[in-house]
Amino acid sequence: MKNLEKIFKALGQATRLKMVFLLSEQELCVCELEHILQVSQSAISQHMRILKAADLVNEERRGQWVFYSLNKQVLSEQLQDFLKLLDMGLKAEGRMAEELERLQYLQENPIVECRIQN
Amino acid sequence: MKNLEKIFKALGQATRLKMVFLLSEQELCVCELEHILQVSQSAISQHMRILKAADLVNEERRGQWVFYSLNKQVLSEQLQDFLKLLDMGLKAEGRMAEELERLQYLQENPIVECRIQN
DNA sequence: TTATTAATTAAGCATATGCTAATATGCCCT
DNA sequence: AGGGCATATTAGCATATGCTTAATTAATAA
Repeated sequence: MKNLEKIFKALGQATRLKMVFLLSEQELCVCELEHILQVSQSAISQHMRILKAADLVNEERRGQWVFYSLNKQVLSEQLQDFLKLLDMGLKAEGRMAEELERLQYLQENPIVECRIQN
Repeated sequence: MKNLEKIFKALGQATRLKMVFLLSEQELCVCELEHILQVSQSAISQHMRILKAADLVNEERRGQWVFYSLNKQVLSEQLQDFLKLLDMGLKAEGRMAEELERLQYLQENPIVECRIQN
C-alpha cells in the first residue's frame, strides 16, 4: 500500500499528471518537457524523481540528454491490482493489519448505538 | 483531468487510502472510522469531505449518525478511463490543449540538438 | 585542458496539507 | 424548549510540497 500511496501521490499533482499524459504520447527529454510545461528545468527534474520513485517512468541518458518514457505497463498493472485488492477484502492488504483488527473488534463489539439501533 | 487529479490526490494520502480500503469492506460511520484509524473525529470529517468531493464515497445520514460507503463503481470507472485515455493520445484529453500545441510545435521544429543528433 | 550545454542537487520561500482543540450545527429524546 | 450525542466547521500550528534561483555534476566538443 505504501507503493500505491506513492503512485497516487505522484499522479495527484497537476504538473506530474500532465507529464504522464505527455509521456504517453512519446518519450521526452527534460529540455522538451521544460518547454512544453513552462516550468524550470529544475522543477522537471524534481518531478521526475518522484515519478521515477513510483516506478512510473524510465530514464535513459543519451549523450547530454536524459529521456524519460512512461512505464505504462507498471501503471496499468498497479491500478488494476488496486481495483482487484478492493474486491478481495482487507485481509489481502497486509499493511492494514492493525486497522483490520480494530474493524473486527467493532464487528463483534459494536462500539456504540450506531449499530445497535439499526 | 482536473477530476482525475482530484481523485489521485484523494487517494494519495495514507489515512484516506486506508479509509477507501476499509470502506471497501463495509460502510462505516464517522465514530467507527475514528476508532479504527485512531485520529480525531474532526480529521475523519475533513478527509471525508475530500473523498466526497472526488465522488469516491457516498454519505448517508441515519439519525445522528452519518454512514459513508465507497463508490466503487465510480472509482473503478475513473481508473479504467484514465488508462484508456493514456492509450488514446493527447487529443483525447481536452484540458491539455496548450501543452499539446507546444508538443506539436516541437515535433515540427525540434527545439535543439537532442532530436537532431539522434 | 577549457568552454558549453544539459541535468541534478541544494537553498529558500510561499502556499498547501494533515492534524488537533475549540466551537457550531444537527438530530434525537425528554 | 433544553440536554446530550454525533458530526461539521473553524482556527491554529507544524510539516510537506512545488516552485525558483544558485551552485554542482555530467557529457561533449573545441
